Amino acid sequence: MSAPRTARERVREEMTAEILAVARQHVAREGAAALSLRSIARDLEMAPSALYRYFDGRDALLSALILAAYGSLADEAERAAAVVAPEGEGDAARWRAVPRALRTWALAYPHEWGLIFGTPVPGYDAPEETVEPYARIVSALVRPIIEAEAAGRLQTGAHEGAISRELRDAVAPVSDALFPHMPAAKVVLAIQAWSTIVGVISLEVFGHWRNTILNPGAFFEATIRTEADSIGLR
Amino acid sequence: MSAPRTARERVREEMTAEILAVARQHVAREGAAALSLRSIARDLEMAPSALYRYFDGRDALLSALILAAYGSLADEAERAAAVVAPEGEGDAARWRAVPRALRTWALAYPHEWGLIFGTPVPGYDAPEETVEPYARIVSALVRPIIEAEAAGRLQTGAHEGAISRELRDAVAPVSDALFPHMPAAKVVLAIQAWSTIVGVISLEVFGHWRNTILNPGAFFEATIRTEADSIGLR
DNA sequence: TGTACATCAGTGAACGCGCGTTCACTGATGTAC
DNA sequence: TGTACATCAGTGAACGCGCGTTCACTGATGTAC
Repeated sequence: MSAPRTARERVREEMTAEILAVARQHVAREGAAALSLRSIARDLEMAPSALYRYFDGRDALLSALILAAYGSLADEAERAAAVVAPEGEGDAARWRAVPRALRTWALAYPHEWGLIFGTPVPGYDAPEETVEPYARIVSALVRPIIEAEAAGRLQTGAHEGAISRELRDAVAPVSDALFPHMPAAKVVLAIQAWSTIVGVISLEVFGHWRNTILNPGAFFEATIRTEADSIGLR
Repeated sequence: MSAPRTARERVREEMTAEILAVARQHVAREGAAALSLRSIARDLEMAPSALYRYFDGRDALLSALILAAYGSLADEAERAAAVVAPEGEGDAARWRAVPRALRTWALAYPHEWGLIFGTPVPGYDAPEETVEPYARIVSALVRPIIEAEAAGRLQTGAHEGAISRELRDAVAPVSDALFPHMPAAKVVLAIQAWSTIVGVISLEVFGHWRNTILNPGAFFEATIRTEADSIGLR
């Protein structure tokens, strides 16, 4: 929080950032599984053992990397959600800025996207601290919906009839944490939209659109339009 | 195709299958990145070099594994699509059997799901032969839609107005290969449904529903109902 | 049916490699008085 | 301001490890005549 006092502390912060930056490049080039302390040390022209002054070992570095990815994506999502809507822009248009930011980030940092939404690294549990940034991402996506609802501008969709008690219970944690006072049917639709967004981006980033969708950007735009519509944003 | 003639050939086939089975277990236990010829050989109580009689090396084995995963999932999807609808069952109910089969398979073989839809193994290109099983999967999902359309039972949804030329072009390969004679708007909806299904399953399989969705099965059922509806299946 | 030769599965030793981590050390930076 | 000591970044050698792959070999199975 406060500015670092001594020169030593300042250098330490810079060094830590530099190590993370190099590690990030390595993940981007060869994937998380190939992340190696020795190769990072080589890039930094220092002894491998020196890295232990900054991280407890390989796993700790990987944790820091995953956390940084979550944080970076969350920042991006919040930035997109915080943009003030220009005069006359609808709720839907405002909302779409958030998934669009997620996709842009994913294309810029595909391997980091993989760290978050891809195959979990085996034998390695995501640190508990990912909960907070993950919540920030989802919150950013949800904020425009809540604001539209609060202003009474959220439409009721066609398929939003009764919802089974089972389904209501299934999504209860989301209702409680993010959508108090929102009908359960809306919550379900929002989670479905979230799934669609993650699905579309992952399919694109992980290479499944090859020879299938010639213009992923256009398809993505159409998809988030559909989703905004089904949620009831105008 | 034809039965193996000599004892040698018979044994070779059994041995190949056994190696693949063990390799599959290892992927399931430790992930694809940790796949090691030596550890497989250890499990089979044979020399590591003996594996070279069956596979050209580690990469070839991994390719075979990925291919097998694709094939297994495609078989499952086709089986679900081929089930004859009971008297009076609607198109939607028939269609839902396919995504349900995909999810069941994914939960049974989470690491294989990861091989197909997770982070691509770095520095390794998926073999060209995955195109065929991938097409089989998508075809299975599409067949009920086409049949409903051919029978004139496919509804026209609310949001299916004009579609931009750009979007039509973007999905042209899918239209041509899978959906001749189908309006482009439907094709877009079908690909969106596909994205949603992959997204929901991946989020569940990769552990993102933890503390979020308490009953993933119920949520999945609701999701594929919504999707069937938006495509226009009844 | 019997023999000579070819094919092929599997062995076991060896190679060179890069890895994570430990450890005793040096020398520079920071702190207390 | 100056000195004695503590803290800490970084070094370099060493450890033990498991890995993919090669290679010359043995012995069993299959084939041609």
